[in-house]
Amino acid sequence: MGEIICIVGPTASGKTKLSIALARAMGAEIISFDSMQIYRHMDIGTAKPTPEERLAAPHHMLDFLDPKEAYSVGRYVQEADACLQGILSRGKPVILVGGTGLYIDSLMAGRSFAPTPASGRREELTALADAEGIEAVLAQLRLVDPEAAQTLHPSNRKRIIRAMEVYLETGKTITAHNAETKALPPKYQPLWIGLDFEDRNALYARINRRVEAMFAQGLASEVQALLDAGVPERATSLQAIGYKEILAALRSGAPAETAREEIALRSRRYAKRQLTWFRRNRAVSWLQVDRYANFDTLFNEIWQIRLDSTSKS
RNA sequence: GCCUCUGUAGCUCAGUUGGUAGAGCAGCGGACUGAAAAUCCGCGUGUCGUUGGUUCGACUCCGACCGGAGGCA
Repeated sequence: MGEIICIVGPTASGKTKLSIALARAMGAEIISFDSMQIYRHMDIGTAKPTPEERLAAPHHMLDFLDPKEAYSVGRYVQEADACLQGILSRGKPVILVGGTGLYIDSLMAGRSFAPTPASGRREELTALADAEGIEAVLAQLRLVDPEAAQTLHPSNRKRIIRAMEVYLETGKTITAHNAETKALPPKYQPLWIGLDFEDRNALYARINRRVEAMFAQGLASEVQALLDAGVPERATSLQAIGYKEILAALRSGAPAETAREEIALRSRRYAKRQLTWFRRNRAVSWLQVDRYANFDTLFNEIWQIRLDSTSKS
């Protein structure tokens, strides 16, 4: 099987730069696993690789979806896997890079998601929760999937609705589905490279700087353009960090600039959640970016890890 | 120089008649299986400015000193 490298880590840790350097050195193609960089016309706020950077290697799963459209993990796995197979069959190595843990884990595990018709069930359940409280949905769930009902925290509305939806749609409980997919051997076993910082404040400083740069590059007008194009405020794309905060500012009549602090704050928390997610993956080789004098020494270290791993297998 | 106020968590502050302290924000940790940049859960992290004194016991009372703010000169 061809070589696969996954680059994980929090936002603003330098994943994109690393992916491009590696792709160049290996003659690889790049597949993104980022739930927001999939959207077109959202370049600044999602920190997509620039057109120049994209010249270094073919990029996939990036910049292809209309911001009005919704997306899902299931669709991602399907499309990204086809992409991955395509590259491997051409005999080229693949570099996966991104920040959406659920996407990459599902892809590497090869989780199968039963196709479900768009039935409006979710809307029905949401309406029920609105009208009678989430307890009503939880009570239903308790009858069919007591384990999930027990495990899910009553405040976690979204997950409770989802669990019930899965049962109604597929006739199988989410508990059973999870158990089945967990039992399957992983489909791919890539080399996992994780970027982190010894000093959390160093990461946060980078995040703050990035947010400022985004404003300087015109994040506010990017958001405005989406609104002008008729993207509904409820669209998944507009839930992205940087977009929803500016939206809130504009709605309250404040200038977009006032959202800066809030965006930096939400980005820091996002970075922390990403670290929590990726840290539980024991296969990741972590590198503390701030321990390296410059990018080249970091890159050389990673190159060495790669050589060690390929010689073993 | 004198007078008044003030100093408690990273920040803004609360703290009963003396019994070694608690809120918000920030932060930290965790969960996560077709919305995931979403959603949710958990956790006070402290030389109470310093130093003497009174007291069985001081963040609380008294003195001195240090640092802030204001007032009078």
